[in-house]
Amino acid sequence: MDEKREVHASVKDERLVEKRRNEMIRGAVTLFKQKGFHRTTTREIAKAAGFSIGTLYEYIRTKEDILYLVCDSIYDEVRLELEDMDLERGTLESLTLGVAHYFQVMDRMQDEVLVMYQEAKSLSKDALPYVLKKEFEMVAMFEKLIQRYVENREHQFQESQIHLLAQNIFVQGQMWGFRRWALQKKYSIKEYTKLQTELLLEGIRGFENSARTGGDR
Amino acid sequence: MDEKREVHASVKDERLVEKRRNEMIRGAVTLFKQKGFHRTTTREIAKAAGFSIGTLYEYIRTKEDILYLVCDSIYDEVRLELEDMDLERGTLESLTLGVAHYFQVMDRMQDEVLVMYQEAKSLSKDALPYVLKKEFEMVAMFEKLIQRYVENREHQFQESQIHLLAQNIFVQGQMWGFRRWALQKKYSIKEYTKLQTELLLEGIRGFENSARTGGDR
Amino acid sequence: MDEKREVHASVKDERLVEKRRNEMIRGAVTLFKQKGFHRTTTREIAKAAGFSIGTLYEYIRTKEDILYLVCDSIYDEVRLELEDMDLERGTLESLTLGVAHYFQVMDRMQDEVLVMYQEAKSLSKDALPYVLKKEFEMVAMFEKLIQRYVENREHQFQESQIHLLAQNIFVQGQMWGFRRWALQKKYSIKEYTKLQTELLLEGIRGFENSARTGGDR
Amino acid sequence: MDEKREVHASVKDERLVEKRRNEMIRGAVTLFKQKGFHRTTTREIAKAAGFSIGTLYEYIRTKEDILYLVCDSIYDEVRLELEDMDLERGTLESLTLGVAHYFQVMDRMQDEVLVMYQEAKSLSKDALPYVLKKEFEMVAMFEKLIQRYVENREHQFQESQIHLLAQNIFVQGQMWGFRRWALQKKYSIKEYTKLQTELLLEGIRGFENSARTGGDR
DNA sequence: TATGAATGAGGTTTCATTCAT
DNA sequence: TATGAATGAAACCTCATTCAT
Repeated sequence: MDEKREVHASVKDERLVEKRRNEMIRGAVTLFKQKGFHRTTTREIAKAAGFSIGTLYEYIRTKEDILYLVCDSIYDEVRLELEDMDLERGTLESLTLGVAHYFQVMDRMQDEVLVMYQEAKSLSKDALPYVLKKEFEMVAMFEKLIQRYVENREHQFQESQIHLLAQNIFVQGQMWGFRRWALQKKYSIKEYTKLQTELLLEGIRGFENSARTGGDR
Repeated sequence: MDEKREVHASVKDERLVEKRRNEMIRGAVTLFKQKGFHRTTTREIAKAAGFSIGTLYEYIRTKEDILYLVCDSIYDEVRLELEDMDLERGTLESLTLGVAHYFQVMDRMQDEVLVMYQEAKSLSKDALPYVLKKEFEMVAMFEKLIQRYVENREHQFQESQIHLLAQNIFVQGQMWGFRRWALQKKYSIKEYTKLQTELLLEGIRGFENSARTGGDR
Repeated sequence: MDEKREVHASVKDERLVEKRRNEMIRGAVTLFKQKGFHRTTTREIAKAAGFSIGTLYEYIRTKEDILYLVCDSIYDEVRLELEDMDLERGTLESLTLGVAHYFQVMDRMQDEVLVMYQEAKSLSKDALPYVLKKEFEMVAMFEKLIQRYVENREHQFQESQIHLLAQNIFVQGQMWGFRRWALQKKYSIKEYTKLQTELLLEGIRGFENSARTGGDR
Repeated sequence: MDEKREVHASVKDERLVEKRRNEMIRGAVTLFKQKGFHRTTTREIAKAAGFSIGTLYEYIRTKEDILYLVCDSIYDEVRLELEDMDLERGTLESLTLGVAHYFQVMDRMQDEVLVMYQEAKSLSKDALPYVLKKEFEMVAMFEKLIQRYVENREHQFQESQIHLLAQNIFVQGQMWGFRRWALQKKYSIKEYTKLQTELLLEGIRGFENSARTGGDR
């Protein structure tokens, strides 16, 4: 479930690799937030991580590896946070709680998400799929959440409908971060969550009706 | 309505400045699409524009100026396209047509929008507001579109509700481009438009109801 | 007759390219003589050539290009020197003069030849053939010199015999430079030339005899 | 007869030093053959030798030490091979056998010889004399071989003549390796040996005659 | 106004060597 | 004695910008 792209390290001690990479990622994220990937130098990353440039390169092969590690770790963290989301029950409560929880995580990690959003395109053709896969899996969680809810209400949606609702939730979570200048002046995260949730539920209700009445109006 | 940030040019002939800058922008957009802002060199831009590096610098002061010009011109183009949107009538038709038209433009200009999306953060603190202002104005168009529609139906929404609906429309248009790998496999632009419009209308209906019943359910 | 491997230059003015490259080569040869190719930095070369590192890279693409240009120019210089060698007459005099002249050039250019000798292996697989070709052509000159001489004496050598004699001459010229520590203590270039020429002529005589008597003794 | 330059080792056990250094040399030669001294890293050498970089540096002080050890060991091996050459008898047979044997060794060890040839100049001023001395001693063997042969034939050569013949033999042996691309396409080692031997004998005969007739012709 | 050669700061990466364990 | 993680000087090369023509 968690296939990673191999990033070569010269150092053999796996535990150490993990530790150093975490230091590296923490430093890199801070810098990427401030200046973006391209304007951040490897030397700065090494310094922020607390070791020398030589040491940095014992744990990665290229600067782009760092970007990959950063993106990967951000997704891992988000996923870890969402791990206890209740995908099965399918109640209204589990749906709204799931969305609220996701939005909260997006609020807390908005800097990280922003980084990923803007820099992911700098990933090599090689690394991109691994990151996209994680996105895909997260969207799939929302699909399931919706699917169960709808089933519980004894409805049947087309896959394309569920998929779109899930995509919308996913992007609306990220929006909160990457359009903060527009949204966070007007709403608290709570308000934002409430409104978007309302819209989501209306959307579902609408799809239910259009299914019953047999389509277009 | 169309305040521009001054970009210094050594050349005095305004007509010429305009012409050269357009050549520049066209070349730059092509390159930015392929390789992003940072991986594109000024020399490449000059070449793509059809003049020498020296000439390029007669019309701008820094590389970042080019990015600003590009972003600015993309927004101008989008705005120009949406100019004849009917914001006043407030019918269901004018609403759905407006959204559909916007989505179509986003479909046609998805590369440009993607560029802007990913590179705007490289704009200087100085230039950013000018670009954000244009975004803001576009969102305002959708707000008006919705506002009129709702008024026509003799409803009264809170500003925060309208604002959110407008933001959603705006982002859903961009999504089509920046999440193309996820969306364009599953939907045609027509299907996508139809589904999102359905959700939008359900959302509006929902807000109407909650206004009438006086709030939370 | 003088196919060159293209070395890319950003600068377009061919005359300038030629001029700057010559400055570059002169500087590089001096440095390579002292410290070898690998221990010489591109910055040192730029400095020795009298321009900045940036300018250096306007005229080449990689450090290895410099090595190629150096090797190529050394061979060109040697060849230019040997241009008026009389390959046709086939007299004893033209043979001995030819060899003597070659040895003299090798004496004068011993540093350059030494450089080429020791560094040529650092040329890329790509560039090597171009350099070897020039060597090959020089050996061919000696083959012709010998061939004509032998013909004049109404003899017929096997190609393998002529080839070996030519290779020996060629290497003995280079030896004078790359084994200087052993040879130049004991001989002046004149003595060295005289002795090697004597051996060459004896060798030819010997091959003539073995041809007449029909081979092995 | 076999003075070595001290190469410092931290490890005291002489037997171990010898063993480790041999492993090191074997690994290094393989690598130097492929990529040359400068392009081979100390880490690669350590790995090829079967121990860690830390251990490597217990047995040498600098990378250049390895080059010295390699050169030294190659010469030792050549010398060992030539040990049973019959320098005393002075017959035609012992002369031709001696040369043939040397050429055979050069054929077998051509890679090693090539390495030495191209990298020896990277030895420090400090180490070079030790290596040159060994070369010198080998040339001296050929001098003796020729000297005895000439004496047997009741001739008296000048030292400069003998020295040159010996240098020629020595270099012609190495040529076989370092000009392999030119020679090994045309000759087998047997043919090459036969031809060069013929030339050598003619040279000797020529010197005998010129001695008898008293000089230049 | 147009050109393009020149500049050099600064980027990423390598690798010989050290030293604590 | 053996290990291998850590170091940082220094290598190669790029590219935004300038300026003489």
